[in-house]
Amino acid sequence: MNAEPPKKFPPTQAGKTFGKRCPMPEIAQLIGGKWKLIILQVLIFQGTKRFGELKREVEGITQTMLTSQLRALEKDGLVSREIFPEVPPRVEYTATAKALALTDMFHAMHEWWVLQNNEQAS
Amino acid sequence: MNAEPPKKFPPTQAGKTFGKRCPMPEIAQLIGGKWKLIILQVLIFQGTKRFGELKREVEGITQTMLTSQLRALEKDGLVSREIFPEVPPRVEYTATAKALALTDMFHAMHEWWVLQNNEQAS
DNA sequence: GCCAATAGTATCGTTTTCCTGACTAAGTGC
DNA sequence: GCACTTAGTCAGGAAAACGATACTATTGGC
Repeated sequence: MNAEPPKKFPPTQAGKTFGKRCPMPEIAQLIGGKWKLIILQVLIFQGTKRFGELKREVEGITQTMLTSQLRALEKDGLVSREIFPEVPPRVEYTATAKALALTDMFHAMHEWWVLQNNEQAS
Repeated sequence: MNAEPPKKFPPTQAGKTFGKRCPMPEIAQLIGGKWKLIILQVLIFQGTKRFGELKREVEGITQTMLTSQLRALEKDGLVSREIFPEVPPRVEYTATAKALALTDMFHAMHEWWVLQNNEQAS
């Protein structure tokens, strides 16, 4: 039903902006996996959060996972971590400028998703 | 060194376009993993390809993987598959409209990548 | 009859990712 | 001294993703 007519189109058209291609494997290292995009989405669109808030926000994630993903994101410069030496401890996570620069990509993804799930809006 | 000053910013600013959030897990099902984005990139920006061409284009992928990823993409309506009953066999793969709608997302990703790897380009 | 070419499939093993549950530190209130 | 809080860590196992190798079908050419 939704099968496209497989019309061949010439390979011109958009090959230039992309040169060959940007290295997907490396991008996947940064933002791939089951949790990273979700965590980033929360931090980018909702602002700074502390560990426990994030855990509640990203539903289904375990402590272990949240910690490890946050450590990876921090190492890659996508989130920053601030420790407040209080008791009980408080640690806040914030999206860095590098992560905020992903905003456009998130919007593009979102638009795509919306478009595909509303198909035919004439 | 490249740690951002962890300035907190208010949670306003962008929460509206996104309502709560678009379901990342489902998006990840469609385009996640090691190969799908690479395959889509080739088909979207270079046009229709046959199996063997694709295998040469996506370097490092095995037959088995390419087949399984293409099957998954086809099932999700992102590529269409056309079989030519010749010998030796010929099968062509084309990005569907649904996949072509991802073009903006690819561009956003690419821009992000370029920006982060050229940091400071004044 | 045998080889070559393309687009697969089948089977198994490895590697990576993810989850579970138990444990820790440090101060506060009782 | 005991429980309670938060933000972790650690060990172990299960599950999913990925990879290597061998095999199939078809037919044209030698």
